[in-house]
Amino acid sequence: MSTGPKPQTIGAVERAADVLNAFTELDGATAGVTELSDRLGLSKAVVHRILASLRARGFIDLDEQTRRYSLGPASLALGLTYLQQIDVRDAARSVLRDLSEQTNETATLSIRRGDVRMYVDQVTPAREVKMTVQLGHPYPLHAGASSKAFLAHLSAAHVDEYLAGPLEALGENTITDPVLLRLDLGEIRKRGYAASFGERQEGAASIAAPVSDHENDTVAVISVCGPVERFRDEVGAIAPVLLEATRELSRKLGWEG
Amino acid sequence: MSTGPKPQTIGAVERAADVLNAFTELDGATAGVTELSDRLGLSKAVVHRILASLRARGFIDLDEQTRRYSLGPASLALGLTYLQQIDVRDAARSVLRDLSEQTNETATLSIRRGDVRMYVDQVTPAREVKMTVQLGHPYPLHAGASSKAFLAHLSAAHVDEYLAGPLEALGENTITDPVLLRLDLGEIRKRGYAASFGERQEGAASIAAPVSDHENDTVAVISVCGPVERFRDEVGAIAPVLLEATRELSRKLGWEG
DNA sequence: GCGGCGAGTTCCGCTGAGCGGAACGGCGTT
DNA sequence: AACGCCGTTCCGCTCAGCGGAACTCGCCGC
Repeated sequence: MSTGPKPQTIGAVERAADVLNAFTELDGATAGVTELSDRLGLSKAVVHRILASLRARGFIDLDEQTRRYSLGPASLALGLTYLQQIDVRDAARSVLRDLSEQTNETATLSIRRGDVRMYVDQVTPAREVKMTVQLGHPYPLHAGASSKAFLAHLSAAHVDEYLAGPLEALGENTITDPVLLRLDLGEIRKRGYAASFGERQEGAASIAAPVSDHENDTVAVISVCGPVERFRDEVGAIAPVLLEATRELSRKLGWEG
Repeated sequence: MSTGPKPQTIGAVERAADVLNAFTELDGATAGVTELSDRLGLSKAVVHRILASLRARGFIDLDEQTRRYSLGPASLALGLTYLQQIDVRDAARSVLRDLSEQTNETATLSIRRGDVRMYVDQVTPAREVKMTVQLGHPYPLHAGASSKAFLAHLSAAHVDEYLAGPLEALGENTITDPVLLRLDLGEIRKRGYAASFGERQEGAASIAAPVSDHENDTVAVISVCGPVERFRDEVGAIAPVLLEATRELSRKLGWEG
């Protein structure tokens, strides 16, 4: 992050960006003016004008029957343009599928940008009770196996800086004590993978391991996740399969061990 | 489109959206302040403030060494949130791969939103001279096989409305005469697929056919494309393979013929 | 049918947020 | 060293955008 003075910004533009970000955080695909107004603390008139402006440029669609708003095609264009800059998702697809088949659980792929990470792909097993994750939603780096797998492989300076900030609890089991977290990160590095039982999402368990590229950077994290009740018994069998999958994808990305 | 009076918008927000859209249209992954300023006809100070505002909310990244800007993770979150609303891409993946293997050419998947369509997936063959397309870039509905395949299957009223508007030429071979285009659309519907030789992109040729869902709506278009020189000789053999692929995906999406 | 309610939409007076021109600082080239 | 170009910052000026409130419409209960 920049240490200089903060550059001049435009409040109206920031508020519009807040509106767009709200759509990635909401549970439903559509939102109404009042809902966004309450959520963001803006007047209905402002929200309405922002939505109308973004709609004029393709970022927002309006269903004129229900009078509710959803993301528009320019949003997709933006995301796919961003994805063009990375090809990890394509390379990982077959690895994820094999991993899901071998474990009979959900396999996910995450990437990190700054101090957040997000799921960018998943393969779910052909069974009724299973986990599915929300693609694109940003998560902090301390909560959940995939997040901690990234955090454990950042530089010591970056870890220090991250742990000096607020550690938000996503659920009852999220580790928010920096001392405990450091111990966990040490275990993760020694063991090769991170584990989480309800830290990011109650009822959900997962193990996750990093994927490296030709520069030995951690460019992605692969996880296997499922409902807590049955996952505890499966971890021992899943871990070596996960580690082999991450090695396979790492080799694909030019990692040489 | 709404026929009522245009709602109040915010100019600053529209200008910010123009900046974001510019990143989906540029050839490179990064852009500088002056380049965007020239492109959009805004002062450098305005562009800088817009970029700073969008950066504050995660939509833009700044490389502090090169002092150039690129899309940030919130852009990806937006696109993937949008993608969550559709699952065509997942369903089509194996169909695209088989199609590319059988034809030894690039297979693409497009979706349409309003009067634009975009590539949302592609599978390229294992050969050196091949076509690749840019995911996420919006194209008008009259230029190129994938676009025309959508246009040919819109309602007559929608086609009338579209053809009454300006038909921008993307290249020398783009059809911009509404009368000629109507004839072509009729052929497309009769033949079952659209063909293009350099209409969207010079040197590129493709054929494309629609994919239908359980409501018989055209929800996607699949194309096979390659360099013009060799494609002319291959069209006859590729067409039935393409049509079978679209029928297969359509059945997957609940189409019953 | 009527009235109330809640949602999205529109209007308009007011003022400070945002604009643009220009200066500044840094870097690369000659 | 001078120059050009880029991104960044500053500041005077004014109108773009804000918020409060009225409006419209659809739904629901009586």
